[in-house]
Amino acid sequence: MEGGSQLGACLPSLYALDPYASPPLLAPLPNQHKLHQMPLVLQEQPGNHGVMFSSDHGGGLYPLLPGIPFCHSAAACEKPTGFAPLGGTGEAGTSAARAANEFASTTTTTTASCHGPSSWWKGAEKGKMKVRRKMREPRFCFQTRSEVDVLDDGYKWRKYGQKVVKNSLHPRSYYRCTHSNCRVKKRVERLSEDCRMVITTYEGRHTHTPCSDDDAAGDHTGSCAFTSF
DNA sequence: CGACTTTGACCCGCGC
DNA sequence: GCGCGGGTCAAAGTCG
Repeated sequence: MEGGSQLGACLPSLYALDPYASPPLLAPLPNQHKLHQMPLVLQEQPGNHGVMFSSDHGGGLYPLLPGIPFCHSAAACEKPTGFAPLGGTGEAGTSAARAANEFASTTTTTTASCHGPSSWWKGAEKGKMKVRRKMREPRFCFQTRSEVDVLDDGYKWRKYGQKVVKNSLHPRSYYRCTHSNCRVKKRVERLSEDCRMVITTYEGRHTHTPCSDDDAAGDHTGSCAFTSF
């Protein structure tokens, strides 16, 4: 079990780290509704906090907020380098980008298809696997330079699969939130070009707060500092 | 002993 | 229609 143990060490206390809280923080995004049509590129911003997103099509630059990165102090996380709502097409040339592209291909059809807390994949009959595949949760990916594969986002994750992906030197790991009734998944892979770069992709929305993870039966009203936005 | 990880197999979507 | 590749399942193994 890798997640959830270093919360205090890694996270600034003032920021909610629910990755799904992040897209609004990228505002203003004048072309956000068109992100799925625009190739996004990551740009290092010397003196700034790592990375901004930009579009090849004049969509402007979208700075990452300093608080969003997972780790500020832990040596394991040197620098957060990217964030992408997966409606974009991802950076070019990497397996992660391909993954992002792939996600983007489904995201536009799925954000409106969020289902309730009832199981959408496990309860599906075999013959309805198409439904299972089509109905995607909203997804976002983070690109982080980190020594560790699994960034501590305050949630508790259980690994349920690992897969060697084509054109990538590193296997992709699949995690599911261990919280009951929470169907959030994430996948983690390293860039083959730079093994220090970790791409973390979240799928779905947490039905609980990070700190309530230890108290799964507790209330979900967000009584601690890590409330989701 | 329960929770978690590992790993091979299976299924589906998609490109050719 | 076929094959490839990604995503998930589930049994077995590991760990605390």
